[in-house]
Amino acid sequence: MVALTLPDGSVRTFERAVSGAELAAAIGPGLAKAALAVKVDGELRDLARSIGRDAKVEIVTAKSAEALALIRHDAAHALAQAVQELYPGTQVTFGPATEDGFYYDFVRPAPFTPDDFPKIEQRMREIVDRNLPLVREEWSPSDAVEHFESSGEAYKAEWVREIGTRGEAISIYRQGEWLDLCVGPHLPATGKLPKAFKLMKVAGAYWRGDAKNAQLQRIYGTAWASEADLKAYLTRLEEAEKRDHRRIGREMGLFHVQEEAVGSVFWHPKGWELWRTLENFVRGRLRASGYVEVRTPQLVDRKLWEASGHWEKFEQGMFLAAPRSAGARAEEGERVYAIKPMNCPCHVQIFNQGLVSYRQLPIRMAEFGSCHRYEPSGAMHGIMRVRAFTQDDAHIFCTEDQIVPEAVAFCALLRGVYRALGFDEFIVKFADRPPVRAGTDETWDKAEAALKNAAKAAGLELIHNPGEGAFYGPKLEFVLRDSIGRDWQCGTLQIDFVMPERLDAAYVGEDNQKHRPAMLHRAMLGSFERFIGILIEHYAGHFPLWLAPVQVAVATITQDGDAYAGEVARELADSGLRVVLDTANEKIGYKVREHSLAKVPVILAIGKREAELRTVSVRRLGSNAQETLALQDALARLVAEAEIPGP
RNA sequence: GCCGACGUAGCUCAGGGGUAGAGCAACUGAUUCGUAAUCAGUAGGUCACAGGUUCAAAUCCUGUCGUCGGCACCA
Repeated sequence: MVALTLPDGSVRTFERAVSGAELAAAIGPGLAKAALAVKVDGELRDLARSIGRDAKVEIVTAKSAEALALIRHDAAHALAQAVQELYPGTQVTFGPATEDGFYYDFVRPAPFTPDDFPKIEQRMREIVDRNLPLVREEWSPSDAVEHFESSGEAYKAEWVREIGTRGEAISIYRQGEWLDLCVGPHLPATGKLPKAFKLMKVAGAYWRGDAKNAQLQRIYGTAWASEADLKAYLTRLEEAEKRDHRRIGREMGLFHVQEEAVGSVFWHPKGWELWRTLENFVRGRLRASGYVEVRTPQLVDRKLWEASGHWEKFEQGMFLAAPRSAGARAEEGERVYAIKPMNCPCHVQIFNQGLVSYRQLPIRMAEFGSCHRYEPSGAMHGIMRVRAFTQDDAHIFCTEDQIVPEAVAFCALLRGVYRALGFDEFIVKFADRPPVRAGTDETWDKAEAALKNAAKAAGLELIHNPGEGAFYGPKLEFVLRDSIGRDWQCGTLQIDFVMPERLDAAYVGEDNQKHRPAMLHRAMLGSFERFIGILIEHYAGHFPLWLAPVQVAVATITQDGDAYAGEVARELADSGLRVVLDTANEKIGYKVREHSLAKVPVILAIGKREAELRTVSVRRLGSNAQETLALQDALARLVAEAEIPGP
């Protein structure tokens, strides 16, 4: 007897083990037809596998949350089969479902191009029409290796060899003539795969994610339960593209980049206005949180980077500089400067001037530090990943006892800053010790424990990010998402016992002995460039009034209003608002459109009536409602709204 | 750095061996208008850069630079 409990609480009993398909059929013919897989005690399984014990079960249909992953995984298999049918000799490797689609990695001497997509998609549809049953088989590792080697699938054979050593049977899924090594689960037949899929792009990808390995050709696709869902997804992508910071940055005249300064940003007046507003906002929060601000050199002798350990690890990523009269040869013993790639060694130099007493700790030393790193060419992306950037960096020098309260305070500060900037949600990752690192295991144990405790005390939910810590210490990574779903690390909190040791930082303790301080590296925005990019996409350029580079446009309706409009603009500007005056010879409709496209939050229209009554007609971005206010009322309201949000 | 695509007017794009194109923007003039495009005219280009093939190259080939999408990297 097998008793199966359904989601509604009802129990079905069977004389013998039944498959998911039989269970669905027993419940009803409609469900039998719609069934895609079955969930047994939370585990997703093929419909054909038998359930031999009492369990909680749930039939998965296209409406289930789990269905999409199944559909996408099946789409990957259909893609692989289609490609192998169309391009004989192509090897298959891996093809998983992803967040909104799937991909499959192939090995083939000739490149795939997007021109191949229609043909491949057509063949995938044919495979769906064939309605091939997906059959799971278990093979011995040796049979599997033999099969893949004889069919020229070197990568699959390598993989089977590796998992074969674990002594498990090899799970093979067969669809018609075609088969693939795969743990499943899968849909019962290719005919269950909705045709709502589309191939999206080709890209290179390294075998097993390692740049030392061969590069494979990856074909990305997206797949959905219905045509409508697919269409909605494609529309979403189009919408996201309109939020792209590169596009909005140009449209709003915020910044540009050009060939002569790859990886650096030319900030235009409006973009720089935004930057300064953001910087002053952060500065205010730092001051309120007991930070001091410093400024350290751009060019620093390589000796300091050797001492800090950065030279050894990041030499290739540093820009060097030497005066032309002395340098260019950079012979042994000559002074070579690195343009600073980070601020921490310099902050330690400030800490090291004079003797620090434990009574002075913690010292929270902040710098809006301009750094340069030679980022790999392929890593560059708009203003989000650049070679010249400015961090809202700070280092907290403290005793070990102060680590947890300082870390907790930082998390609270960061949460407040993010909230004020419109980010109520963010991801926090906990990155622990990397394989190559400085410091003893004991030190790392201590640092990791401290960081975890702090995050816990701050009530943060952590996602484990194993082996991704900095070489000197573990970190918390605060991650924001861009408009097209890419994650960007912005904030960070890192505990470091290594740098103070290497650079010989010390304070005098209560016991009159010298001690090493702990050092917390922390940033909230990360880099201004990246954060402004994220901010632009987050708001799609429609900034709240306090952040907007241009806050108010004063636009005249006819020339009769020019004098008064000038007065209005001057008065607003005198009150600290960022104003443009538009007395151009155009219709008001044209001006409204122009300033709306420029994403100016407030338009004040000035006509004859306003000039006579000393009022303004207020129009907000995103609304076509108008409100007529006395100039002084409007001014007071706007000034209040434009205030930088305090802690 | 690796794989692929792309680079034509300020922007968005067409043209794919035989005189360099459109819309928007810009400029000039007319128009004085009430909340997302007034009308007319004018000007604007070493077709990324460098070589090569050809009677002839924006167009075909090679290289370089850059951008874009991934991968790898990210102190």
